Amino acid sequence: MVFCIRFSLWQRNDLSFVSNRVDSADGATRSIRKLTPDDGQALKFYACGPTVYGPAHIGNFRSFIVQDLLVRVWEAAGGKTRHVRNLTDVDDKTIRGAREAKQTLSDFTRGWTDRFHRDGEALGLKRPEVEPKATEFIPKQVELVRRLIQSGHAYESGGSVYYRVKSFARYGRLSRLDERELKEGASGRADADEYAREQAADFVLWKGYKPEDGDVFWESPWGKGRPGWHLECSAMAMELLGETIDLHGGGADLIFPHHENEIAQSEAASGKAFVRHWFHVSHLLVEDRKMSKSLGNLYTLEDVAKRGYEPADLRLVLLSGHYRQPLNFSWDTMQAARHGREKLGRAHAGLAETAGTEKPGKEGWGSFAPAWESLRHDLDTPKALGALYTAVGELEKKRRQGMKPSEAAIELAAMERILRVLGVSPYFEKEVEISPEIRGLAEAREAARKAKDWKESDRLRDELAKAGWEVRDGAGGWRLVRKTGIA
RNA sequence: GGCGGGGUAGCCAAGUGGUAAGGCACGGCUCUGCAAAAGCUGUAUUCGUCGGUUCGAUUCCGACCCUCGCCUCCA
Repeated sequence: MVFCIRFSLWQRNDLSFVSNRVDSADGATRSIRKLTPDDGQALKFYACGPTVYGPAHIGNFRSFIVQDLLVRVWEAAGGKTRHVRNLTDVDDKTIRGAREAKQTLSDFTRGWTDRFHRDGEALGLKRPEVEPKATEFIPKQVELVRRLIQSGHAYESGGSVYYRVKSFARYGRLSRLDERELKEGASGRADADEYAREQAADFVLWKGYKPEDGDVFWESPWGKGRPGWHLECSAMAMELLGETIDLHGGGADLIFPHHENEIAQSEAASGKAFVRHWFHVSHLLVEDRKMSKSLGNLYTLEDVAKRGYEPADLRLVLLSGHYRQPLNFSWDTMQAARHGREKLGRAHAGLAETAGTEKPGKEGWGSFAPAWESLRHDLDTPKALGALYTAVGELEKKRRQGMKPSEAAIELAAMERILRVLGVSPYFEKEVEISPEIRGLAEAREAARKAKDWKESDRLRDELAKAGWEVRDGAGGWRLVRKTGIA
């Protein structure tokens, strides 16, 4: 097993002139490669989904949004997709969470699954074709373990079954860790299980039952127990997509051990290459740190709403950096995203006005072609967003100087098309309910203005500002806009 | 310690061997009772540091500094 060390940097292949080509970085070969479906039909894409034991945080959503973008770009390029994203609904955290909530495991995970779906929908995540749950594929997982034992890649010990890392020569290739380092890494975290392992690097495929598991267990040839974390993805991916899948993705922290272990399990069982193309999304940082509960910098969609932002603002922020690069989140960048969306909304409205009833002749990218080109080359969202704003600015200028309705119609359709691929909606003002008190203040201010009592008018505006509302006077009278950024 | 990312204006973030996209924020002007919105406009002699190659480097090479992540909980 020789891994070519010379790939110290990502290699860029030549851009194809085929208009529907989509390129993406491959984590295994560290190169930008054309994305292809092996069977020439649909792209078989397996993504590691959430563990449903609590609300997903904005970092989790970065991964899912980038996965969603990949699907959208692929499909906009004319491709078809078989997108599978699992739900991990049994593991230490879900079992503990259910016990603490005094709920059954399935009730507990169903609640968090619903929440994940609601949040995902708010963020514009398209639902994958299949969302398999680990608990629905227990027999397939048991079967996979049995095959691995038969072929000598796994062994039973003390009611659990472990993967014999030594038996798989390619182990560590994806994450570029060699066996010696793995042993050292394991040394600090001795678990009772570890005494049952032949080698510290071996990982558990099937966990023997422990009293704290309560009523969470399944019968198996090795007694009561439950599957290990890595097993579900191998079993479900191979069952639903076949033994070799085109694309497999997830957060960068899954490279080791999760994806490494998936490869070992799957390839040892099937004898075939498990994944043709790896796709890893770098982490979202908050205040330059990885998010964690202990640092108090872990945000959910609920926190975003509390500050007066919309999920779409977050989506734009999460797309503002390249997916292979760490992205630093801050509320300032959320504000920038909101303003960006307002600008897009105004540009959209302007084009719609100029276009009138005119319809575009045929589908095209118009001025947004550079943005599209950036997207299909390894999902270069920062470049694409730059191109998007540039195009919007130029079109606004052109429109003021006189643009034909037919041209506006074409550009409007193109703009909607690129926004659809990004999954980013412009910000449009909408009617919201306001309390009678607030309305009273606004009306009193208007009365003061009419009477040219500027002092009183300004005082009322300050009062409204304190309550979180911004007054904007326009030709048609006053409007109130919810202020953002308030915790 | 091993492996892998980063260091570009106040913030976010592109980019190229030939002289720094875009967004936010900020300043000026127009407009406005004042604001907001909109328009016009200004804002990095400089791309972590030090060397080297070159007519020319932020972009290539070398060394160094700082920082983040992974090394069996983790998107």
